[in-house]
Amino acid sequence: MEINKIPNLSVDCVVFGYDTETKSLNVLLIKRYLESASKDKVLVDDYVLTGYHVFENEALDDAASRVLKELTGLTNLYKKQFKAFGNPNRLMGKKDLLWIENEKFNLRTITIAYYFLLKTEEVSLTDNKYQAKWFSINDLPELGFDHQQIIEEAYEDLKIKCLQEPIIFELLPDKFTINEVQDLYQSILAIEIDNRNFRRKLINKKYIVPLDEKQVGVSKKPAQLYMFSKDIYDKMFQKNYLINI
Amino acid sequence: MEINKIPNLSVDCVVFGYDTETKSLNVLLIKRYLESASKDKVLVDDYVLTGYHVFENEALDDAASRVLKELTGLTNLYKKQFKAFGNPNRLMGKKDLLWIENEKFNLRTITIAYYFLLKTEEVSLTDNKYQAKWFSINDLPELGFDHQQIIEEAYEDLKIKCLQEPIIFELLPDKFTINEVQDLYQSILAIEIDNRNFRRKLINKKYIVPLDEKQVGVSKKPAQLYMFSKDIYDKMFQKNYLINI
DNA sequence: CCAAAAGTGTTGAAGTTACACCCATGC
DNA sequence: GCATGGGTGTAACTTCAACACTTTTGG
Repeated sequence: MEINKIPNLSVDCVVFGYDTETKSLNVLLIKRYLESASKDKVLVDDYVLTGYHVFENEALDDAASRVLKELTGLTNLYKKQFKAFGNPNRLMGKKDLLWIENEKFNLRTITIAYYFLLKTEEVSLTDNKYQAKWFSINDLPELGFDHQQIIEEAYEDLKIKCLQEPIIFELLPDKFTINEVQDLYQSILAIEIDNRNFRRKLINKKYIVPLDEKQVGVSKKPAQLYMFSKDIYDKMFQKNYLINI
Repeated sequence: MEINKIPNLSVDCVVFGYDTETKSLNVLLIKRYLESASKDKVLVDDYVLTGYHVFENEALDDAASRVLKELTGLTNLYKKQFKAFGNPNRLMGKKDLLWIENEKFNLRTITIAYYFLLKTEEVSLTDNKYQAKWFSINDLPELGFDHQQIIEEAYEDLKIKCLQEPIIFELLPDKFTINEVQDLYQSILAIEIDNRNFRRKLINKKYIVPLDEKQVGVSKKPAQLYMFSKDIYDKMFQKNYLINI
């Protein structure tokens, strides 16, 4: 790997993780902490997205994947480059300036923002060297740089995208129940969905395949498990040109 | 205006223009021409997107708007930042290298790509200092750098977007006929649409406002003119959460 | 047997697709 | 008066939205 980083170019990763148990759509953030030289004052103590500079000989997508692997150990996740952020004042908050002085990077840095989709429980955070932590999308902590805005725009993109492409299954375990899919849609979109209509709609899709399996270890009636078949989806997919303005 | 350009960061603009007369969706390109020092050989002779480096103290959106104004004189057009292109080898074609040697810019340049929507006839190209020219999206010339790919991705984004947001009207004159809208959709999407169904659908939208005016100067039956009311659209707009996977 | 979540059907409204002919105008 | 493009109606079908109760299971 190339060791020269491009001083004014970074990637930032909005990592969305869904927790099927708590029905919470989460974002993975890392701690930004800085004490004064004399160690008697906390100068910076907040959270930021995981991100890093792009290397001289590295593609943007590869930089994002590298950063994510570094934080979580995971590869081959759903990833989308959704926007570049590069306004001249995006790193100009008071704490940001203190931080940058310490870290020595370019005040005019452009970041290419990605979001990733995974299941919260896929990531082990014990002894994570970045003090990474999950936060509900509805209850984010104080965020450094322009990362609040980046998260908001990622979330907007996710909301639109999950209505049109089957990316929802990236956030669910391989085997899931219909009600889990419904809960997830409700978490992402912050809406209520009629269970009967939703169930019928999903079960009628040929790429939602019922398994010969039911939930185990639940204390009530165990639900039917299903899987998503990308093969079938791809095979039967055809663009629809419904003009919906 | 700040005069220091960021050497490794540019914006590129895919300018889509629709020509109502010829029913052609066009892209505006500028000439890239370079002779050998002895002027006896043409080293580079192709087309590229309009673009330029971002200045040190300039927002990305502003850079795109500046570049577009410089080329066309126009401001306040529909503009969308749709993707960043930054692969290490995106400027590494033979002709690209010759060109860059001459122009002296960074071999590893990241570009933030935008597309703009306007009417072809809004732009006057006489004596254009960049030798700008319109090309049909279906008949593009040889393109420098990775601009073929950038145009393709812009076009894909436009296809999706025009089904969901009323951006189609950015490509049409203020007063248009229903059939002009249909022709435009057909040009963009490369599909056939049933005229009766399309007409009914559009006329039923409250924000498609019939005017007390008909076409003039046509040699056959003049058609009813309509306008798009963004005010009404915004007022009645409400997100629909139709899950369409 | 009881608490909890899973699972089930019908109806009216709205939207989509398919399809062929007459009309108004300028020349 | 005729060539050209503008404009119109209906029926079958599909999809969507609204709505409440029964079933199954583990404990």
